[in-house]
Amino acid sequence: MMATQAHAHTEHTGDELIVAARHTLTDHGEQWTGMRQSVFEELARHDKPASAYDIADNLSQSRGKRVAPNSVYRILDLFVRTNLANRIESANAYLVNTHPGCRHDCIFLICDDCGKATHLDDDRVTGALRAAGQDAGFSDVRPVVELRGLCDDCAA
Amino acid sequence: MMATQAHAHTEHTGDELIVAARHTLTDHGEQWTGMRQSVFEELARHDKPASAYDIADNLSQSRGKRVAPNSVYRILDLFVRTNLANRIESANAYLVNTHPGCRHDCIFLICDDCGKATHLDDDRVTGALRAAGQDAGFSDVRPVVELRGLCDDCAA
DNA sequence: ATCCAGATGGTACAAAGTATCGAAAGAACA
DNA sequence: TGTTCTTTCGATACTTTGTACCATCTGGAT
Repeated sequence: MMATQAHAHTEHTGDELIVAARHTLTDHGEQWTGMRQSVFEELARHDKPASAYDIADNLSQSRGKRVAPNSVYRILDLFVRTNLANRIESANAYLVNTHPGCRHDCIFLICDDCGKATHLDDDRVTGALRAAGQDAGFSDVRPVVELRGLCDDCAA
Repeated sequence: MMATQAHAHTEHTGDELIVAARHTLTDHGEQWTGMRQSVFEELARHDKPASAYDIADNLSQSRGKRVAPNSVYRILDLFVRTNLANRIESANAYLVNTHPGCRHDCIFLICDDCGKATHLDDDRVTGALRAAGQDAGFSDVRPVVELRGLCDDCAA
């Protein structure tokens, strides 16, 4: 998908993505429940980071029954732990991971104007960051790398 | 200060830092008011990201009069715009910039355990990030780079 | 002194995130 | 197939974080 990508990924879409996600989750010994599938599908519908509250509202609509934010947070936290989704810190929101079977330090690009987000994997850069963190005496380094800017559609 | 730093900075501390901050702010055509100095001093007292509410509470104490969060946010936003402080997205909090005269894409290190934070400047890495963003069609790229982990004090 | 712009304060509100506990739904097994 | 046990989910309340709006104050220019 991205120019700087160092290796080929299995980028999933649609039903295939759901299947891959379910597989990844059950591999972690977790259950693939109806609620979790709903949250995942809702996440996957967006190409911009979705807040827990957006998801809760939309699910309340589509399920015809109120879905409380804490339920959504619980599931999102699980998804982040199991690599089905990523949290975008600079947006207080979440993005699906389209290749859930594959761990990466992702680099996210988020448009300040339209919010659209994409990601790229550049293990050279994130590796350098991890190394720099270790040099500074930090362990278990988890890089948070988000590039805010304007996407080409929104650039004046 | 940091090993990977590519050039020497004027890292300021104490009164010298206040002077440098005032200078930077007035250079931007902004006023250095009592309130702004208080917020800046409060920020500078911390070696971990301070939330706007922490600052508001502390200033309410030290000034003997309630300081409302919105006032603090206003000033923090100004500080971020003028490079006197940085927002740490992954902590919803702020850090002083100890070399306010000098623009950088900072890389922050924040300990997940004790919260202590430091920063380093590595223009090679952040430059690579900016370039990667441009390759992906983004303009006006502002990298947000935060390394979460455990500082050597807190490592088990 | 008067006027004006910028800065601050008061209040209310919106958005994001967490804690607790009881009810329901799945898995496990006789 | 019904019972038991664990996991998930729902209800509720609350804390933290961030904004909007408008009145008041302050400091400088005329």
